[in-house]
Amino acid sequence: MTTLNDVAKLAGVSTMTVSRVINGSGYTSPAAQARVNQAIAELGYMPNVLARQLRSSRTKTLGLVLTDIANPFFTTIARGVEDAARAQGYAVMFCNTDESVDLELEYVRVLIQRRVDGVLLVPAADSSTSLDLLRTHKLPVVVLDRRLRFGEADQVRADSEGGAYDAVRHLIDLGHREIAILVGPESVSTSADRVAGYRRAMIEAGLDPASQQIRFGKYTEASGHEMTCHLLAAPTRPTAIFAGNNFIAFGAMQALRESGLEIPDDMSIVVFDDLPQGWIIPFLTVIAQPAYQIGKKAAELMLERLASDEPIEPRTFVLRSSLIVRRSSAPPRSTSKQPAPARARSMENPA
Amino acid sequence: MTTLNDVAKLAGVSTMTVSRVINGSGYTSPAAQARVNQAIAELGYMPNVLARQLRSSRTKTLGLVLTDIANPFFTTIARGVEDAARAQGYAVMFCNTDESVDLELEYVRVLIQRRVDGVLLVPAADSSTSLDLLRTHKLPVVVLDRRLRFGEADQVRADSEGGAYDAVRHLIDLGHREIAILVGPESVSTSADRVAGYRRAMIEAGLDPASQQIRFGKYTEASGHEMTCHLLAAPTRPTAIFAGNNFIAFGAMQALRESGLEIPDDMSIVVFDDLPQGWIIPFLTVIAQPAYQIGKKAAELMLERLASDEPIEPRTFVLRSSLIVRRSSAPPRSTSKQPAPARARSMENPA
DNA sequence: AAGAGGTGTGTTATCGTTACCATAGCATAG
DNA sequence: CTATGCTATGGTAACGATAACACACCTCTT
Repeated sequence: MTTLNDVAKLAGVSTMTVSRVINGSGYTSPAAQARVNQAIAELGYMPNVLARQLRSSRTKTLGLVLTDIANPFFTTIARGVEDAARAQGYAVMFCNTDESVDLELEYVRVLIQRRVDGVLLVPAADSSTSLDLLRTHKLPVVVLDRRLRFGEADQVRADSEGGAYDAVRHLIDLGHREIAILVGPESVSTSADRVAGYRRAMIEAGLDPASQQIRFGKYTEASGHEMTCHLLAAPTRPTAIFAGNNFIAFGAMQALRESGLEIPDDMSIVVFDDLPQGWIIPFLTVIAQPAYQIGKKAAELMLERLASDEPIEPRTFVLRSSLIVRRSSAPPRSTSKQPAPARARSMENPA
Repeated sequence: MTTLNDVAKLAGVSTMTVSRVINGSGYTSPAAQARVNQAIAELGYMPNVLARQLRSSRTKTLGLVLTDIANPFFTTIARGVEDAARAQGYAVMFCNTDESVDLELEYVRVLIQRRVDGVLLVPAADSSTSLDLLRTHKLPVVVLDRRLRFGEADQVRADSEGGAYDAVRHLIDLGHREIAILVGPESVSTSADRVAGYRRAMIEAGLDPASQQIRFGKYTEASGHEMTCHLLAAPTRPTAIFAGNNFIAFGAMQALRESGLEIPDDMSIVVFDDLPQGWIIPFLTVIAQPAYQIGKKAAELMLERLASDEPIEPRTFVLRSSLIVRRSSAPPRSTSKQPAPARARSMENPA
């Protein structure tokens, strides 16, 4: 491996001059620059980032800890993060925790040991020891997607409560009265918030609280399948399902198919989370989250904090989600009520 | 930041002893180990990986350069790579080139500068200057998914030619005679190989070479859409389409829908590449590639090479792909021929 | 003419760790 | 009793880069 020193010798200057030419820092004469660049080209020199980082104690690297990298919602977030980071010369290390607190902690350790400049985190659970660890090592943190009980870090997420409200309200407007909600773990803030939005819409519509059907599970297809099977077996079968994320929706759809139920004729479905275009025949009515924007905003907050000399107060951004009405939601089959017009904010691919 | 030295002072030993305790290298007494571990816990010490890597000139990190991280085929490969790497204590840096040769080169530069121990590469084009660069820097390389003109690196890929042959043969057995193939760029080996398999099947069936309909484009939805539109506008419309990857298939399906054509009644579709289960109502007849295995095998070859003292001759592994018959392929509507029984190797979710 | 300030370059001292060599105690072998 | 080898530890010198300081040479001011 050729080093700065090799280049310096060949160019007949000191290593510092070479360093200055490469980094564009300090003064260098055009003559020196020319000779250095010549030598670099000749030797095919590539700087050793490790040494640079060790000396300067800055890695220009961010850690991004996600709970499920197979979920397009999170890959889209990752893209937003990466684009924003790369625009300022930062690299991103991706870590996938599969919703495991232990794995999360392990990855945070790795990130600290690799001396990343900051960590963007989707916490697997609310009471996070990872956050404590990060704090003791004085690493700046931005929390994505999920709410934090104690607001000691920057936070960026979509409006789960409002989005859920819109979704359920849409179903109510279509004439549904028996609406079930299937979400992830109760300990994850998005679940709680989506249930809160559901409750608000149900109560506001004057529906009997006893008609609320709320099920907590996991944000996985298997869990969605299971919860739906339970729903269908229950005495009062709902006419509409609000799925807490896209995987739950897939599981639900699978269960409905197995039971020979048609969407939306026998059961309406609304989903929190959109999918990238084109993956599926546009079919599902969804609450679309600005995933890319969440990632981008989070990275920008972090970079701003890293660039600033003075300490910055923790900030929280809650981005709007939007209802997109497609073909998986319709008035219930056996309703005599006149469905009110849908209060959709946007329409896409109307059937 | 606490350092080895801080730990050493607190434990009352030399830094080397601390280093040895941490790495389990050399001799250390139980007494020393206890005091060192005590001191580490007390200080919350975390090793500086940067310094370690600089000193040992090994990063225990692999670079993985992919052409499209949004494609589940490649994310599955990535999982295989990561699992195999992590099993041996290696980390993975992911890079996404979007099929751009320039981006690929840029990322390879980054990987070299970060001193990764080896690079796993899906080359964006056949004549790859990135490979030259990697070779001059003496970095071991494994090429994934695509064939290399010059065999100077380890290679792991699925059998594109054989898979394509099986796909087309399946269509022919169903009674199709006018079969079109839509693939990616001609310069990418998978395109060429899939066309070769198509040709072999067509010729073997004794079909007029003039009936071959081959279109090169890109491995994207937009390109699949465009190519299909051209197909439909042509004088001799095919009765079946063989899509070179899943994105091309999505574009094709979109185009068919726009033209009011039903699958498989008006047009059969077979696709190279499977999707993760559950994303779509199992519908598409596909050639499933062992994506996870490709990634795993590639990482294992790399790790083996890194662990070995003696040089290893370049090796090539071609993994079998398998036909999975689902509902998107059926006999052509207006054929009078008796369809031969499908030569499917496996059946899944038969309609 | 003397100081001020910009320009260009070099020297030295680290960043935090491990490679390498040295040393010292003690047991066993011959 | 010396030789050999194992155990346990420490000292020193890098790894390849940059920060900080020093210095020399200009060109302007005043």
